[in-house]
This record gives sequence, C-alpha cells and structure tokens, in this order.
Amino acid sequence: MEKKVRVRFAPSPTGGLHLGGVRTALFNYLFAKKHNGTFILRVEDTDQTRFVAGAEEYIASCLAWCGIHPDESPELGGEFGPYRQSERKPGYRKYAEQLIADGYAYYAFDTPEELDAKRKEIPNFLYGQASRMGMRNSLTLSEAEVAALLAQNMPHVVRIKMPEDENVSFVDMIRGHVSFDTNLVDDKVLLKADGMPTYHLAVVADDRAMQISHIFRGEEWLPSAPIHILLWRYLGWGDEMPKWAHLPLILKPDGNGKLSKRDGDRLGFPVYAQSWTDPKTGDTTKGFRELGFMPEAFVNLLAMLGWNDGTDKEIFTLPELIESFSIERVSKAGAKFDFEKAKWYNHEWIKLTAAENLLAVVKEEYAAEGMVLNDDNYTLKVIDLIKDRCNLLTDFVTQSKYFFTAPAEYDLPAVKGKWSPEKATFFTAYLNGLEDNQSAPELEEKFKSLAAEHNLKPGELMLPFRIMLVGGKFGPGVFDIAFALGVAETKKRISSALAAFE
RNA sequence: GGCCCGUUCGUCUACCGGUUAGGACGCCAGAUUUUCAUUCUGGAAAUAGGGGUUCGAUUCCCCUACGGGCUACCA
Repeated sequence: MEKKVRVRFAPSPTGGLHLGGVRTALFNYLFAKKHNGTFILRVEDTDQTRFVAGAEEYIASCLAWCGIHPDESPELGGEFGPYRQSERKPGYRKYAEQLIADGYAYYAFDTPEELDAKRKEIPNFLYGQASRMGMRNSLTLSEAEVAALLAQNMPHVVRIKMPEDENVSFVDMIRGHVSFDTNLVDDKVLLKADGMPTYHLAVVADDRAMQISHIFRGEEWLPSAPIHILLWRYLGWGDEMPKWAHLPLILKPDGNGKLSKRDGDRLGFPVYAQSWTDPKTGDTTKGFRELGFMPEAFVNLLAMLGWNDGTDKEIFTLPELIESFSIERVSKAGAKFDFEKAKWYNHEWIKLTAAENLLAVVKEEYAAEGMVLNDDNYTLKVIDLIKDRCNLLTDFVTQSKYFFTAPAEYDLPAVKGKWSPEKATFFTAYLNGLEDNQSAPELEEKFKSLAAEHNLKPGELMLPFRIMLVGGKFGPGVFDIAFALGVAETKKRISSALAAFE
C-alpha cells in the first residue's frame, strides 16, 4: 500500500515571493493534486532576525492569486498544526537532545567571534570531522565542564556529528543516484543559541510530524540533503523517509546564475508574483500581477520552465497541468528565464479568454486610471475588438482608451502635409450623411462610394479618419471603431478633428 | 579552493541506441491587414570537446572544458 501523498511548500517569510518559489509551490501542488494527495503550506520562520511583517500573508495571497490553494496552512489549520515553525519551537529541543544522548550530535560553545577568527585563520575551515576536536564543545570538554556551562546558561548550539568515512546516497526523483562523502560535510548547527532550530532540524522534524511523503525543493538544497537524510535515520525514522526531488534552478536571462530580484530591476521585468513593499524601506517591487499578467498565464509559463508533457503542447490550464504532470518529466538543467516568451504566454491567454472573463480586470485597470466603466455591454464589445492586440492586461487601457473618451490630441504629423480642403469637404459630407444603425460594412461602403464621388482615393482618407476617431495610428479596423462608437460620437469626433486639422 | 549538480538552435525544450535532430519564443523575408497588432507562409539557427561500449551513438560509460549550486547560530 503506497503512502498517502502529502507534500509541502515551505517558504521563509522574509520578503517578496520569487517566481522560482512559486514554481516550487506549483510543482508540489500539481504532484499532490495529480495523486489525490494533500498540499500543505508551512511557514519556516525560525530565523527571528529575518522576520518581516506581512510577508506570510503576502505569500498566501500570491499563491491564492495563482490558484494554488493549500489543503492545510497556518490560516486554514489542519490536523498536523501548527503550521508556523515559530509556534512549534518547544518540540525541536527534545529532538536535539535525543540526538546528543544517542551520540549523533553535541553541544558547541564556540562564540560567533571565535568561529569568525577560525575562518580567517584557516582558509577552508570546516567545522567537522577534522576540526571538531579542536573546538569548544561537549566532545572536547569534560562531562562536568559541559554540565557546568549548561547550568550557568552559557550560550550554545547543538551540532550534528557527521560520521567518519561514510557515504550517504539516495535516489533523487529527478537526478537519479546522488552520493556524498560524510568526511566532507560539516557539522551543521541544528539548534541555535536562541533555542530555535535551524532549517536542517526543523525541516526534518516537521516533515516527519506532518507525514510528508515527497519533498520537492530547489536544487540549492541538494548539498544539505545528506544532513537531512542522516537526521531522518538518527532520529529513528529511516523507514519513513520521504522521497526526494531537487528542482532545477531558474537562471538569469543574461550570463548565468540564479535569477534574483536585482536581475529583474536591472533588465526590466518582474521577478515577484505580486508587488512587494518592503516595510522597512517602503520600496515597492512590482510583480507579475501588477504588470498585467493573468494568473493562468503565469502558472502556465512557470510550469513550462523545466517541465513538458512530451508533446508540443504549450498552453495548459491548471487542471490540464494537474492531469499531465509527472515529476519524471522535469528536466535536470537550470532554465534561463525569458521575459519575451513570458509575454507570449500572456498574449496567448488573453486571446484565449472570453471577454466576459476579462471584463472585471479591464474595469479594474480603468479604475486605476480614474475612469469608471459602467456600460458592460459596450465594454465587452470593446474588449473583443482589441484583446488580440494586448500582450499584458495593462495594455487594455492604452489600446482602448479612445473608445471611452475622445482623443485629447491627434497624431498631426500623420495627416499633416497630406491634408487638403478637398478632404475636409469629403469628411463634412460623410459626417452629414451618417445615419443611425449603420453597420460597419455599411459605413465602409458609404465611405468608399462617397470618396469616389469626391474623386479621392479611400486609402488617403482612411488614415485621417482613424486619426480623427483614435488620435493615433493604431487600433482595429477603422469602421469597426466607428460602428462601436456609434453615429453620434463618430460625428462629434469628425467635427472636432476637422477643426484641429485646419 | 573543496564538495555536489548540470551541458541539444540566442532562449525554453522534444527525440529515453537507428530521425533529413522536431516544436515554441525571438529574429529575418513574404502574404493579408489601405494604421498598428493579430494571423498565415517561408527562412537562418543546436547535439561543448576527446576517448570508449556498440553493427550503430544526441541517447550508455569515462576524461576534459564550461556553467551553476552549496560551502552561516539564512532559508
């Protein structure tokens, strides 16, 4: 009988949620849903010095926007709570002490200053195998000395005692067989002087407590995998160990290296899912959401960064991703982030989405510009007319503003030089001949026949007409615009433009 | 430096021993659009190098090169 699938996304609430983090959450979520399992959000807030107000709520909000809904979380609770590590503090010390009692860990009294000095003195200092007997810890001090130091509340940490000459290996679901020489892994701190566990202890203790079956995390965790594996064994849970998978990293588009927020700032694209305002500096970093990405597109493009279903299919809904996801098809190599392709995904999604489903967000975009759109039927028509030309949701306003408000200024250079009294006469005649309820083809027909009567080429008149209605050289078919605007508004725009073109 | 992981068009990737090495983004050209975008058609563009294994390697193994990650009382 297979173990029930339970996976978790365990971010540290220290700031904006990076797209790599969202992808890790997404792959966890997809795997869970694919296998009728449980997706858990656990907050790893063991570093009190890095606590950032609001970060936890922000992370939950980013995931919700993406449609990644946890089954258990700090907000929701669940039978394995609490889901915030700071609230699980009392439990960790017990494990640390159990490890010491069993000879798998030890107390260390070295001060941060002593360690710094050591690192300066010895270039490749590694607190472990070779050096631990030269440090101040319960391995070198007598039992009485240790007891005395403990009794007087001397600050100390607990370190894992890496075994000698062992090889720790495991099968990574993505990478296959991976192995480490324990002589080269250091005695990582398990419990900090403030009594909080480090990631290493907390992650193992909580994954066990929450009955996590599979661990999907970024490749940056690969080097600490042997510590975690040993901890599972040392704590006596070796046969309950989850399966591991280390996801490839998302790299910066130029050069190499992990994608960071700074790269986004430098290259001009978002890195965070949603805008994040640093509570200390007040600086806001824009996110994909605020830049006009649809959550469906964001999730889609993230899924395709390091995964594919083996076919040429590139556009996936979340349910489709769940259906076709498999961890075996995740690639091993890191992927450079390509913002151009990201925009393409968004464009595809905008084209794919019905106007009715775009209505609310378009109205929001306008509201942000201080404009209230209250004729939904009209707005829907406008959306259908322009959505194919929008890469980002924020493009809707620039692409359609003239449907809601007459152009404030005209691209005069576009008509200038070619403008003539004859053309003005033509437009006056066209304006006077406009009748209610004429369809776009009828408007066009009328326009062309009238042009012929005036001995003018329609081609020379359409651009000026466009400038009259739109203000610039863009937008859908000019008669479609005129039809959508309605006869009264079209007339108004022609006459105001005629005055401006003089 | 040490350890670990990786390496197919510029980018994301497919082909899990036998293909003219396929698709997508971007780019270029043409068509459509009497604007711009969309759309359509076509094009240039890749198996890092060297050894093995094999009848046959992009595919399996080794070495080299290159890239990345980790190397905190951060996660």
